[in-house]
Amino acid sequence: MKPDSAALLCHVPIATSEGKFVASFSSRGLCSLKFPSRVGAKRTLQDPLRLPAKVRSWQAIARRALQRALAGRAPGRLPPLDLSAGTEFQRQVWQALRRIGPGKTRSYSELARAIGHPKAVRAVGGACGANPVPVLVPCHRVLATNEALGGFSAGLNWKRALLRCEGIRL
DNA sequence: CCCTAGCGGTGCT
DNA sequence: AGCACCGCTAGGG
Repeated sequence: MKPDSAALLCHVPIATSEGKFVASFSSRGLCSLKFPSRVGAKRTLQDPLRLPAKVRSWQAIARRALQRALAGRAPGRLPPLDLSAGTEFQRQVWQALRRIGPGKTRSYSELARAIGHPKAVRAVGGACGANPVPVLVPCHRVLATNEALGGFSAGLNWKRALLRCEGIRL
């Protein structure tokens, strides 16, 4: 069963060495993280002082976690994640993703087996692609069985970069 | 190498 | 209900 959705609070920028990510928060926590968009240039003009205190705190935690993750280290403490927008199956996959440590990888089929749907291999790929919080929920650590890169919704360049900064070579 | 069939979840109509 | 996608895979030229 899918929990009912929580109200969206706001979108806030998160500055990193790789550019400005955009985090979205619901009343329950971080519900989406977007990679820097070149064409975006879009103004997230949000007066930080008008953000709910809770969100400011989550933003700060998320920023530290993201910076560490992008440096190839363990992210440390995370803000609460609101993954309630996903289906039951997707949430199982995302949960399994979180158990892959930095510098480690799994194949789509290993993940499928891990969640008890051994044949739902392509569907696992679909769920990875639907991951609303990339990097912190490390969908980039999933590769094809033949050690091929597989896909990445934000572009394979990002996937390569993320793996590389964790010391994974291909 | 390339091709193909089979696979299961999701989102459209 | 049907159908067409897919971040896939194993098996066979």
